[in-house]
Amino acid sequence: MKRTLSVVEYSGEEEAIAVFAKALSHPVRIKILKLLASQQCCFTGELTELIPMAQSTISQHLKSLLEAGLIQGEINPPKVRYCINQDGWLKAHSIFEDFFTPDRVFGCDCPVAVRAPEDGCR
Amino acid sequence: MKRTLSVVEYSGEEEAIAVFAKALSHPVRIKILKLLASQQCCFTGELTELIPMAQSTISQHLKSLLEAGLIQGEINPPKVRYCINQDGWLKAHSIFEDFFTPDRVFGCDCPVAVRAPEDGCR
DNA sequence: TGGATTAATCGTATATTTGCGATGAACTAA
DNA sequence: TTAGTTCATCGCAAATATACGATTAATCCA
Repeated sequence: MKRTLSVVEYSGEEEAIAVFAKALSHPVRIKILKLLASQQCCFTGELTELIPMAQSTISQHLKSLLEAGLIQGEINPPKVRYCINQDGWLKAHSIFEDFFTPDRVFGCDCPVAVRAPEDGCR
Repeated sequence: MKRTLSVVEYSGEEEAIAVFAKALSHPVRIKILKLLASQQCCFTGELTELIPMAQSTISQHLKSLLEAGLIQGEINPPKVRYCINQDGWLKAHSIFEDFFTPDRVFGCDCPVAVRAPEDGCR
């Protein structure tokens, strides 16, 4: 793809949110996380039984959750048990919480209809 | 792409989180949202001045934020003013909050090292 | 009417994501 | 050693996402 010439700068926070959000941007990954979060403790590849997708596909999704730091895996040959990565989970939670709670409450309530640009807006 | 044969079922919540997350999955969209959220009220295509990207690219990102319901636009010819969509914003906030606060606290703290499968886990 | 301004959309190129089956690696059990 | 189990990785195909410049649409102003 044609990449941006003048490199756009992002803050660490902006990048971090985007990374977590990307990990959460597929419903099957949400499902997996909910399954893991609802387990007594850990979980294994029984996911393949619960989710009608190819084993390789599940594995791929697990990998991306792993890389985002939202889950962790414990090798228990020949099985692997996955569970929520508490640190990553809490970090994601707080970063989203901060994001959705801006410093100032945005006072805008522009109607969808046209309004004069001078009405307190710039 | 070869699509899943046995259709995977997702709950409305799973889908909704994924949709919001996808909208947040690119750092420039986070930047745009932060800019809008920090404005007194609304904002316009001065975004193009603040973000070194082609106008058409910015417009594309605005469109996806619009479709996710996170922002709204007010046509003010020849300008368009965008601002946070409060409803969507609050909905996203609460849905993420719920997601990150599971019913049960997950008791797992599997070490990365190997542990016997019987240690309280299944 | 004829520019000027702003922003959406189109067309295109490339990158990334998603999904599958097949294969490979690691380990256990016989 | 040999088979069996479990899971990751590879290779491929197709869908989406990202980015750009060019064009179009809508509106205002002279």
